[in-house]
Amino acid sequence: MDIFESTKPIYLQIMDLIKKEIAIGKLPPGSQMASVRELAMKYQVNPNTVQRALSELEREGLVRSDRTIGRFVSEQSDTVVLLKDQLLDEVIGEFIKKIKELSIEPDDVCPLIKKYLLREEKE
Amino acid sequence: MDIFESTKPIYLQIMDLIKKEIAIGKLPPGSQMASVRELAMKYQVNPNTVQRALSELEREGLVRSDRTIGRFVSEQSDTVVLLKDQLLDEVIGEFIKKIKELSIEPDDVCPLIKKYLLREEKE
DNA sequence: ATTATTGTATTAAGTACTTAGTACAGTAAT
DNA sequence: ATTACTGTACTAAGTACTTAATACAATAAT
Repeated sequence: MDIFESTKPIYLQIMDLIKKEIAIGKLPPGSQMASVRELAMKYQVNPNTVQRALSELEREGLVRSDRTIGRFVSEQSDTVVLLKDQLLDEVIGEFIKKIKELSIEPDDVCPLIKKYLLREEKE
Repeated sequence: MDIFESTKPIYLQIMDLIKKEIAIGKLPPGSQMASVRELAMKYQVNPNTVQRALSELEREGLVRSDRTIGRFVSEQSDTVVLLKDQLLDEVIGEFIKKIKELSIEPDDVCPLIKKYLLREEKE
């Protein structure tokens, strides 16, 4: 399914993917997730790697597991509700940080983005 | 000096740091760089790790080395001239990609950035 | 000549991540 | 009862990255 970047541990990349699906509502609160083995097939990785990603997400309170039934997105955790805002904040924060490192004023960045999007449209 | 993220190989992070310094003119074309051992001290890593980063940068044509004199930023390579634009393009491209993954319209992103910057000012 | 510094090369060890393979207890469906 | 599915646990092996510890030839300064 997905091809992962080699510079970042796969289990972290799987965590990111699942977080996004929860954040945008593709995996609604309380819904059942695919099993460890199904996800391993989907992502073309070892089940242990998926298990590692899901354990971490569980530790963060985003998912829970009924040992023999399956695994579910957390029902009403504040973490889930605020997840999209958190992720968006992280993305913008890292972006601004990188922009500053290129000695570009953050206030100048919107025109640059617009230029990028225009160029992207033409292709 | 710097603390590196544990999720990405240090030699790649060092490459990024040096690229930025070249891009913003802190390391001008033709200028001599700090030695492998000095950089290892500065970054608090093993000289081998610095050597690895510099070898890669050399492979990309950004730096060159006179074996017993030292290492220098490439003089007039087109790569150096275009570096800042390339890095900026990468940063914006990755940002837009992540924004889309959060199911946010790229056209809606500038107001979000402005909101972020206003919030940042107050702290 | 001696000394210090340069980039580079090598070997050995340790750590983190990933995979492969196997196993077990509990649940659901038949 | 049997079968198939859950999450979980464990060991062994391979790979990539990092560190440590040397070593060498060539240059510059003394």
